[in-house]
Amino acid sequence: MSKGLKRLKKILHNEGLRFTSQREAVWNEIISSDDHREADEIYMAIRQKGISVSRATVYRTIDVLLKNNFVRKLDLGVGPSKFEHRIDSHHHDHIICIQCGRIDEFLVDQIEDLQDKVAKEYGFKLVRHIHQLFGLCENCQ
Amino acid sequence: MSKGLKRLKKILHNEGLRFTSQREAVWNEIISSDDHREADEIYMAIRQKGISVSRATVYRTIDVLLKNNFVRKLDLGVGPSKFEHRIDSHHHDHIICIQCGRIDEFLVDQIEDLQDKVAKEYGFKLVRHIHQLFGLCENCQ
DNA sequence: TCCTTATTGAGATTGAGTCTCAAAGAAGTT
DNA sequence: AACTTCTTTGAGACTCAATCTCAATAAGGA
Repeated sequence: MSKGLKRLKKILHNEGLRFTSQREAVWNEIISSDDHREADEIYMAIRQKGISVSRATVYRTIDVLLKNNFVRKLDLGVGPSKFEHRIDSHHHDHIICIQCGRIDEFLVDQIEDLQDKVAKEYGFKLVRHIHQLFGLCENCQ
Repeated sequence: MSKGLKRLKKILHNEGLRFTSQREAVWNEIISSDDHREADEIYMAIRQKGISVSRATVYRTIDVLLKNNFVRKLDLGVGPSKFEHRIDSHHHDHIICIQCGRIDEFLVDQIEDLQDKVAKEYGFKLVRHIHQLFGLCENCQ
């Protein structure tokens, strides 16, 4: 059993939640890819492997993973949300091609610092942020 | 008739679209406030004034205004989208209180520049961006 | 005024996501 | 292992924002 899975199991236990085969399957599916996938793709991939799970359970499990920072939700403003795991990955934001849907990740420390500065200026205690650049990638221009 | 309304009328004409009382009403309602409002609030406000309009027409008119940059859409990832007019307003991004829903506007030229740099680095031709800071405002901390 | 064609409105539809509730099953206890 | 408690699951109903349908209406050019 992987280190991450152990951690998930411990967290579930601490919160009085149960470690089920469905939750394990969703976990396994999500960490198996670095892509940004929608809930339904994850659901289908699990079914494809012959594991029985419902859409509702996939959504519910993703919620648990979200709350515990195992997963990050990407809302692109059109179509269903996408999800990416956060195992061994540092913070980053996204640059998205509006033509082909390609998603790249970027991180600029200077921008992060400036965000903190803005929050401070407005008296906000920052919790999270969304920073998405939309445009045409090289191939689509 | 305001300068903006004249411009709208001209654009409609150029695109073979018609200047209707409903479109005028939606326009008037949207420019009458600097708030960030959802489509249904705009719809209700127009009805309140005794002007007959349907939800579908409000959405459709907002689409026309969006395409012509009279209006900007704010997708906060939860609940319906919000809209703000762009008359006499320069570009800005938003800092949002996750408790009370307060929305402030900010602009940091340096961040804008860094975004352009990121796009260039990834070979993207930038079209638009979303930059939203979520946190707790002074009152809600 | 007439004519062509875009627009409107009421209500149906879509689609992502959530909820319901009876049945199943996890995990602690004896 | 059997029992008990309480969470989880799944199928499908439901929600809600937003879009679509299509017959009736109206804009605006001729």
